[in-house]
Amino acid sequence: MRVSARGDYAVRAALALAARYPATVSTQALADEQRLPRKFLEAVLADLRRADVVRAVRGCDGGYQLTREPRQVAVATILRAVDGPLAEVRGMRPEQVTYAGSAQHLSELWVAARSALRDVLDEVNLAQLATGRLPSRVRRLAATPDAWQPR
Amino acid sequence: MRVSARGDYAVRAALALAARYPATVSTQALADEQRLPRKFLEAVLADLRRADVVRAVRGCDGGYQLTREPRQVAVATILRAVDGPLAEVRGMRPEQVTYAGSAQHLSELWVAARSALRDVLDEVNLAQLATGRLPSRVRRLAATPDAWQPR
DNA sequence: AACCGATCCTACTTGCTCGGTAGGCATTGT
DNA sequence: ACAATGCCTACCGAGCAAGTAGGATCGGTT
Repeated sequence: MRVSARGDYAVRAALALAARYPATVSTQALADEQRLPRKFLEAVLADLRRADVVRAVRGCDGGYQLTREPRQVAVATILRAVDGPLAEVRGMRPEQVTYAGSAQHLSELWVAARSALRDVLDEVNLAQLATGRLPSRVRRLAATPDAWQPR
Repeated sequence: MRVSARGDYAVRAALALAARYPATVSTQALADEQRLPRKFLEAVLADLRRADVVRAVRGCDGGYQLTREPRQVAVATILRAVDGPLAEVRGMRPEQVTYAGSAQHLSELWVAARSALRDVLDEVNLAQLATGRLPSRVRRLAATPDAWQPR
């Protein structure tokens, strides 16, 4: 799983919007709060707008606001909007790659891995993430003995 | 999760080696069986050798062989050898990124997602994958209703 | 000693993506 | 009119991904 700067910034901006929901917040304010490069963040927010995650308000006192309640927005939705599909194999969807011979069952593994990812990222929403009250299954994953150890 | 061509090829080559374990197989034979570009595969196998997943035999009738039994080799080991860590956020390990303000709990989510990935990729080995007898938890993940549907 | 099939090493190419910057136009409340 | 904001296009430098090319080296066979 590779979360790009775009993905990271997008989630952080969305969290900042969730914290002030349903207020409208300017790019500058979001950039300041999360210490993000303003111009780059602009491009990221444009992605979120095209994905209908946020709505833009132009003109003086403009900015962005979530199009729906924080708890209605899954983190996966945000990541997909800016980084594309959660899982890809050689640039293709896991279910689209096919294998021959001894690799026959490989796509089943890719699909399972994607499914595991979805079970985390599609199930956590902005409200939970903002308050830190993650679903118990997710909390358990992060609490396993060496979950915080690199491998 | 982004599996590159390197990662895909590496797992397929390893599976082909597992199928013939403990025989020595040439790059050419591996490339033929899985239809991979030979020269590129050479570079991938070099990675696996440096990670001590395979051993190279030089000279006539040379090739590669697994350094241990197929069931002792996790898929994650192969992916890490050629693609680096399973999960990265902005080029860093999930446990290394820190956040302020409304994004405070974000690293917990990244760690949970990585943990979920590990629970699949670190638990499946070449023997299971070659025979298709995946662990029941993994099989269940791939069998959930819309696991094979794109989102 | 010669040969042949194999790995190994270095270099190169081509195209794409990533992260970010710059400038200016369009919109809107005051 | 003005100022603050979003919107759009273009650009840049660095790095990476996916190969390709050519040859050096090794080692068993003849």
